[in-house]
Formats: sequence, C-alpha cells, structure tokens
Amino acid sequence: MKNTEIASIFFEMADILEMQNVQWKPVAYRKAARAINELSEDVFDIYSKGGLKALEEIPGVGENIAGKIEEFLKTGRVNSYGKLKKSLPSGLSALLQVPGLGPKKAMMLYKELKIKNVKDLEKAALSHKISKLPLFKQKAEENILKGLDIYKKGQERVLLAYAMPIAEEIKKALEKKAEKVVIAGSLRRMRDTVKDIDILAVSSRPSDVIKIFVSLPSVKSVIAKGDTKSSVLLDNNMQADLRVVPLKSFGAAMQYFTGSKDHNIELRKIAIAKKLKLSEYGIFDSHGKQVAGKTEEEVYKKLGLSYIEPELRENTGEIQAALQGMLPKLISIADIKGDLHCHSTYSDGNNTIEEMALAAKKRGYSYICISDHSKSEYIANGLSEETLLKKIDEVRKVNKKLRGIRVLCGSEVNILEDGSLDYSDDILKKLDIVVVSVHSKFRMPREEITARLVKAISNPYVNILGHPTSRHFGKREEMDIDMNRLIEAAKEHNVALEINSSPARMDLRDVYVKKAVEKGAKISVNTDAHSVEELKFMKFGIGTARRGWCSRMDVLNTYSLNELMKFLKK
DNA sequence: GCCGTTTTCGGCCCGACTGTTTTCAGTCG
Repeated sequence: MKNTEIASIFFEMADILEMQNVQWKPVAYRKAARAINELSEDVFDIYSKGGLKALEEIPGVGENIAGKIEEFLKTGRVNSYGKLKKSLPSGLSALLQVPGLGPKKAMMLYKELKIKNVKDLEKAALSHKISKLPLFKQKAEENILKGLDIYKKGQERVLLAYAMPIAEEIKKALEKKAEKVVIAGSLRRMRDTVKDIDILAVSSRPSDVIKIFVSLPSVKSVIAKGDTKSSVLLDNNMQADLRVVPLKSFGAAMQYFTGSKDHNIELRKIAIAKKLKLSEYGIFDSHGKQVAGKTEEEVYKKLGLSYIEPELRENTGEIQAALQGMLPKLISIADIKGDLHCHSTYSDGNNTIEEMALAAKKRGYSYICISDHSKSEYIANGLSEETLLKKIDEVRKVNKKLRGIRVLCGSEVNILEDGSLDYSDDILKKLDIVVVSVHSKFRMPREEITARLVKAISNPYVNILGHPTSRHFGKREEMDIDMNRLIEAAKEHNVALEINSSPARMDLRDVYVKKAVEKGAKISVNTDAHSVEELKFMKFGIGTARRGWCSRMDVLNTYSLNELMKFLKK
C-alpha cells in the first residue's frame, strides 16, 4: 500500500509549512494525511479506477492535494514536497516530535542557535545555551531535556491488551476519591493500539483526585498538573492524562475525551450550525446557558444525531449515518456463542481439549472449536493425519462426557505456497470446521498472494480464513492483498473472514472488517487461544468487530449451534 | 488547502496548562 507513504509526505509538508508560519495549509495537509491513513483501499486502486475525481472523494482531499497524489503515483515523488524539504535542514521537522516543542520554538532554536536536529538540541540544552535565549529560561531548558527523554524512549503505540489493564488499575486507584471514573480516549474506542491512557473523573473536589493521580506508584514524572487536568509519564514510558469535571458536565466531557479528534471537530461544527457551542463542559446556547451535557446521549440528541457508539467515532461516515438514523445495532460480547479457533495440547496449546471445553462453558458459550495446527507446521507440533484421526475420536469422547457445551473438531490448516492445503479433502471432510491460515511465505507479490488465498478458500471444505493478513505487531507487516477480491471470494464461497483477537494480531483490522460487512461477507471473531486464559481476548476482537460496524448477524459465532451447523454444511 | 441546508469567499473546534507574559503566546489534547 502506498497510503502510509503518501500520508507521511503530507504530514511532513504540514510540519514544514507550520514552521514557516504558513496559516491553515498545515491543518489541511494533516487532515488529508489522516484520512488517507484510515482508508481501507489503496490510493493506487482508487486512482486507477476513478482518476483524479475519485481521489477528491477522499475527505479533506481537494484538487490540489489530489494532484500531488497523482504526481506521486506516476513519478514516485512530489515536486512541491521536495522544494519544501530543501527550504529547511532535513532534521528540523523532527524537533516537532519532541514534546513541548512546537513550530515557533523550533524555528527560534534554529535561527538563534543553528539547532538543526535532535542531536544539536540535546547538546545545546546540556551546555545551557538554550537558557540564554530570551524566550527560553532555565525551566524551558529543563523541559526540553525532559521532552528529549520522552522522545528518545519513543512514543510508539502499544497493544490495546497491554494498556487496558494499566488503565483499569489507575481507574481503581482514583475511584477511592472520585465519584465516577471512566477510561476514555482510544482505549474506549478499542483501537488495536494506543499511544496514551486517558482517564476522566467526576468530583466536586478535583484537586484531591489529581493529587492521587500524580502520586500513583507507577508515575515516573509529572508532565503537567493543574486544577482540573494533569498529565504524567508512567514508568513504562506511556503518558496518562486525567481530566476532572463536575457531574453536570460528565456526558460532554466523556464525549470530548473519548474522541476521536476528527469526530469531535465535526460535532462542534454541527453545534455551530445550530447556533450552539459544544465543549467538554456541555452544549451551550447563545446566552451561554447549558442545554445539554450531563450524559453523552443528551449531547448527541441535542445535535440531532442518534447515539454513536465509541468504537464508531472516527469521522468515517458515522456522523452522516447518525443524522439519518442509519447506524447499525452493533454486536456485543454477550452475543458470542462460541470460539471457533483455539488450540489444545494436541499441537502447541497448554490445555487439553476437555479443559478448553470446560473453560468455554464457564464463559457461557454453547460451543468451542479446537483447531490445532496441521502437519507442515512442525514448529507448533502440527498433527499428522494419524494423530488428527485420534483427536477426532477424543473430541467424540469429550462430547459424550460433558453437558452444556459442544466441542467441534477442527484444524488450522496451513495454506501452502501454491494455495493448496496441508491435508487432503478426504481428511478435511471428516472435520467439523476447517480454518485455513498462512504461516509461511508472507512476502509474495500482491497478485500471487491474492490468488493463493482465493484458491485456498475456494476449497469446498474450508469455513474460515484465519488471520487473513497475518500481520504481527512488531514482527511482520500485513501481507499485500487485494482485499476487494478476497472479500468477494469469501462471500462467494461462504467462508468467514476471521478477526483474530490475539493482541499482537488483531487481524482483520477495523477498516477491512467494515468493507467486508458492507459487501455482505461473514466475519468470525476468534481468540486463537493457546490456553484457557487466552479465551478472554474475545473482548478485544469484539472491539474491532464493532469498529468495523458489525451487527450480530454479520458474525458467524453469534449463531446458535443449529444455525452454525447449517452454515458449515454450505 | 478545503469546503458550502446561512457561504464559491471567508471562514476554518474549544479550552487547559506552562512560563515569566504583567494580559499572553505557545503547546497540547
């Protein structure tokens, strides 16, 4: 995908323009860059199908930026970007990534002290050159060193499943003093990765709550501390932000602090059009009187919108749909009747089939599919045909023994390099469920990998395509797939696309899920659990399903056992 | 540079915290 490359060009153009004190263009370039990053479709495909006109359909992309995209796709470069870059030293825009430094200060440092990059900045701060400048006194120098510390540790995004328990712990601590505490921000929107932790509290004595917050044992340093808000750096180098509001503003504050930024900006524009003002304190009329804000529902209603679930708040069509009352009723975790992709001690799992089944029953499921690895997955102790037959027999025995849970015997069958499968059809047809996945040769050209996947799911015994893009955070990018073709094939062959809830996978990701749902393909939300504990990851996959606009009937494992068996027969 | 049930020109979300500002600019979310 060229999207990230193009978006980062526009982000950098915005930074440079901002340092040159150009008005508004930076806002426009950033808005376009964010929209391009969120696209499910490759801009190259959009352009080859619909030309410049189609590019201009992307929100925030007008004639000018569309032209630059076209130029990039045709020549591999953007002329005006090259010119902009030459206007300033190459490392300068990186200064903006240092917390506390914005365009004004960065330019001042460049002009006064010839600071051209982060290295220069550190040298200057350590030798106390910065505190000699008129705008920068001693405190500013300290803050730059603090900012550099944060910058160097990297503000990389962390996994949702990693950040959530940390946020929950902070919430628990604050609940001792506050009347209400909620986790907001991208955590509440259930993004697969997050950058920081946002917490909102209600209290009539905000300073008490803030005092607890800044002195939590996990706080390494305090970035900011005021009467109603505070930011801290945790010892794992994540930033946590707290906001404390009065009860009458709770809904508006929740709305504001949940975001996303673009969603909020759109809502505020709607408020203005209605001669109202929306802020984190509520909705106010022209006399400054509060007309809504105690609950989120009230805020959306006052703006003429139906309630928008947090997971949908990305300004990708949800506001338009809410205006027309066309939002889907989203799936919830309570709709889930079973897990269709789990492992047992037969391959590389930690628990026996029976243990997994009992854990599933305890979660209130009515079925669980144990889909161990296939024979060529040596490293994970993949099953030979002979062992697989033994396993089928054991599943039968467990089903005889247990009541209230049905174990389905499946396999996660490797998709080989040519798109053929790791077991013969004679074996596959003995299984209740066949999940097929790629575990090798991830980096084939787009055409080949797409053909490989389409061939695999065309096999009549296949039911689910496991972790379709095989991305793995910190390890592996998505495979380069023609998602439109894959989704069409999945629909045609009645194969469900998996949302793999394993924290480092979260694959399919939200934008592709939304596309699949729009086209009527089925989704299956599974955990890929290798132990009974990992069954709990379901909630994260459900988060992605909701972000992909899934309602209950879009998701295979909300079906009752009977409905599921009917689907599996094809 | 983008965009339009008030606009094709003239707007562009809103408010808190920091530092050293004696009334506000810069930065952030």
